[in-house]
Amino acid sequence: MKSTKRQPTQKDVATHAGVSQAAVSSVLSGDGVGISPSVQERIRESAAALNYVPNRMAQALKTNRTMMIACIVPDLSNPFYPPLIRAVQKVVEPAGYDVIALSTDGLGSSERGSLSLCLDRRVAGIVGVFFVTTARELSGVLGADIPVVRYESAPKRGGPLAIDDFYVDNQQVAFELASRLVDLGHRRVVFMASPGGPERARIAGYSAALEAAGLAPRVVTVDSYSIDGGAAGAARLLADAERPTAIMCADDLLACGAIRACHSAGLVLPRDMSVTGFNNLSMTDVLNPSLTTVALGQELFGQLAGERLLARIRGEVDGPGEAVALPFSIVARASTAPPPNAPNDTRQLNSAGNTA
Amino acid sequence: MKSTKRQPTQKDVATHAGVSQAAVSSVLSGDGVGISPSVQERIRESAAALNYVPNRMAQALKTNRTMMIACIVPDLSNPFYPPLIRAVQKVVEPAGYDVIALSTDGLGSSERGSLSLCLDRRVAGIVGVFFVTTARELSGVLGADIPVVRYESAPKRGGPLAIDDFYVDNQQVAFELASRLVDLGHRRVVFMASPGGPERARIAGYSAALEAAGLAPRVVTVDSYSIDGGAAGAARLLADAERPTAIMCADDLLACGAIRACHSAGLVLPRDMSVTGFNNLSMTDVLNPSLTTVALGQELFGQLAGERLLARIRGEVDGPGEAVALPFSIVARASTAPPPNAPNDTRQLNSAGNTA
DNA sequence: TTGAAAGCGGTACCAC
DNA sequence: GTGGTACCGCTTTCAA
Repeated sequence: MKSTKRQPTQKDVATHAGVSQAAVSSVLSGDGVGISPSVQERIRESAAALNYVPNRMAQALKTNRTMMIACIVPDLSNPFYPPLIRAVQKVVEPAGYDVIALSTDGLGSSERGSLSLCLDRRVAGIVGVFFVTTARELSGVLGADIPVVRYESAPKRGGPLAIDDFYVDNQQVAFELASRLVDLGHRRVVFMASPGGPERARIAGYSAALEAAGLAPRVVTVDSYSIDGGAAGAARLLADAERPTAIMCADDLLACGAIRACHSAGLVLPRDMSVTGFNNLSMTDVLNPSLTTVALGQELFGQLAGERLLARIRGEVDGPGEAVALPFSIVARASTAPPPNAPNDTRQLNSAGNTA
Repeated sequence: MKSTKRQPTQKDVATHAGVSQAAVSSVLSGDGVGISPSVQERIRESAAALNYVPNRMAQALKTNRTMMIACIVPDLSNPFYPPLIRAVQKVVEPAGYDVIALSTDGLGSSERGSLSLCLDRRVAGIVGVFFVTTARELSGVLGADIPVVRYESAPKRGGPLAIDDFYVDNQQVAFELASRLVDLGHRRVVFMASPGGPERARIAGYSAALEAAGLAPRVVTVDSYSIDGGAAGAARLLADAERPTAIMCADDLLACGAIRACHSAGLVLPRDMSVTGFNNLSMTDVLNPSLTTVALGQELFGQLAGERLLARIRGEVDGPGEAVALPFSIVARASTAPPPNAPNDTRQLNSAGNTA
C-alpha cells in the first residue's frame, strides 16, 4: 500500500514525449538551452500529463546541493524567534531554498545535535542562534563546506572561518537600559537572567551601569526563558527583605512572568515596581502595564542572514567571516517609573557613587 | 573551495576498518545483526576516526524514506503555532524524523505550494493546519502515499483517504463564549474575524448564540490575524454610532489589538468594553486586562498528530482516515464584565427574544 | 539535437 | 562473515 504506484520518473516523461531523457532533464531543471521551443513545450506537457515530480533526493545526491537552509534557534516557542525564521524564509524561498527550523532549548548537546543533523542532510547553509556552541566547534562539526550566519549577543570581529556574525552589543544595551532605571531614581535594581546565550553580556552591561552609579548589582537566575520562570523568580524577589524597586529581565517572557507575580502579590505597576524586558515582542505593548523593553532587530537580522547565506552559496562572497553590528532601540513604555518615595533630584543619588 | 575535501563514504570506512562495505552498512544503519561485537566496534571506531557522516540523500534515494515530517501552518509568527510544532518535534525526533516547518499565510496558493514541496521532498508525513485546501485537494496533490494529520475547526467524520483529523468544534466553542457574554447582559456583541480557517465555524456559533437570545449578530472582518489588524478593526467599531459593548475576537492577537485600540480611545476595560479572544496564547494572562479566551489544546494536538503519523508511517495504522474531537476550555479572565448600565436581572433581556 | 552510459553514496541481495 | 553487483532517479558527458 505504501508504494503501490511508483512516481513517474524522467525516463517516463521522455518516452511519453518521444524525446531523450537528457532533453527532459535540460528542459525541466535547467533552462532548456539549445532545445527548440516546440519540443520544450511537448516535454512540459508530458511532464504535466504524467504528473511528474522530480525527486529532489536524487537531484541532491547528484548535484550535492540540497536546496535546504536550516534555522537553528534556542526556542521556537519564544515569540522572538519565529519572525526571524519567517524573515529568512522570505529571502531564501524565492531562490528555491526551503527552510528547516530546529529548536535547541539552548542546550549545547541539542545544538550539536542540530548541527550534525545539518551535516547529515547536507544543508546548503545555516542561520543560527547558538547559546553555547563556539565558532571553532561549529566548524569542527560542519567542516568548511557549509556557510553559517550567526546572531550574536556581543561584538565580534570576524574570523578565518566562513562564519558571518551579525550582532547586537547587548552589553551596551543593558548598560543603557539599567542607566535609565538608575536615572529614574532606582537604587535597588536587580537583574533576572536565565542561563545561556546573551545573559553574560546583559549582566555585564547591567552591572557596569549600577557600579557606575555606586550601586551594588544583584542577579537572580531562573531556570528558563519563560513566563513561568519569570514569575517564579519575581516571587522569590518579592518575598525578600530587601525588595528591589526595579527588575530588569533578560527576556520579555521573564518580564511577563514578573509582572504576573507582582500583580499576584497585590502590587500596582509601575508605582510599586518597575519592570523591563528584552526583545520587544509584539505583544508587549498590550501588557498591563505596557512593557519597557528593547528592540533587537530580529527581522532585519533574518533578512540579512538569508541574503548573506545566498551570497555565500552562490560564491559571490568568499573568504573569511565578517562581523556586522545591528541597530537596537530602547522602547520606553509604561512599566517603568520612579521608585516609591523617590527624591526629586535623582542626581543626588547618583553623585553618592563614582560619577560618570 | 566548496567541496575541496570530499566527505568520507561508507567505502572509505570499510577499507579503513578492513571489512566489507556491506558490514559497515549493516552496522551503522541497521542493528548489525550477525556481525561480531569486536568487528562492530572496529567499524564504529573507523567511522568516528574518519568523521564519517552517512549521506541521507543517498539513503533516502535508496530506501525511499526521507525521515522528514512537514508541519504546515498558516502563520509561524502567530504564537499559537510554534508550540504545536514543538509538540510534533518532541514526538517524532526520538524516532529519527526531522521536522520542517512551513508557513502558508493562510493562502490557498501557498498551501498548495507547501504541499507540492512536501511531495518534491518526499516527506514521510504531514501535520497541517489548512485554511482553504480540502481533503480532496490534499490527496490530489499528494497521492495516497503521504499520510496527513490535520487540525480542523469543525467536526469531521473521517473518510476514505488516509487523512486523520483532530478537531475542535469551534462552532460550539463560539456558541458557549458568546452565550456567556449575553448572559453577562451584553446586547451589542460584535464578532471580529479575519478571512479563512476557523472563521466560519466561529461566526456560526456566535450568530447562533446571539439569535438564541433574540439579538442581532454583527460581524466585522479585518485583513489579517494580527495585533494591528485587530486594532484597526476595533478602531472602526469604536467610531461607530452603535458602539458595541463587547467584542468577540476570532484570535487572541486580534483581541490584543482590540484592547490596544480601546486604550487609545480612552476606554477603561472591562468597564467600558468586554473583549474575548481565541487560543489562550501564553501571554494573554498578563494583558491589561487579562484576556478571557479559550484554550484549544494545540500541544495535545501536536503530540497526538505526531504519534498518529508515526503509527501510519510504520504501518501500525492503516486504512481510512479517522476523526477525533479535541477538548477545549473557556478561560474566563478579567477582560469580560457586564456592560455599562446593565440591569440587575439579565434574564429579562434574554426573555425579550426566543427563549432557549 | 539524441541515445548511451557513467556515477552521486548508500542499500540489499547474491554466492561463496 | 566477505566480495561483487544491481539499483534508487537524476545530472552530465560523450560520441553519433
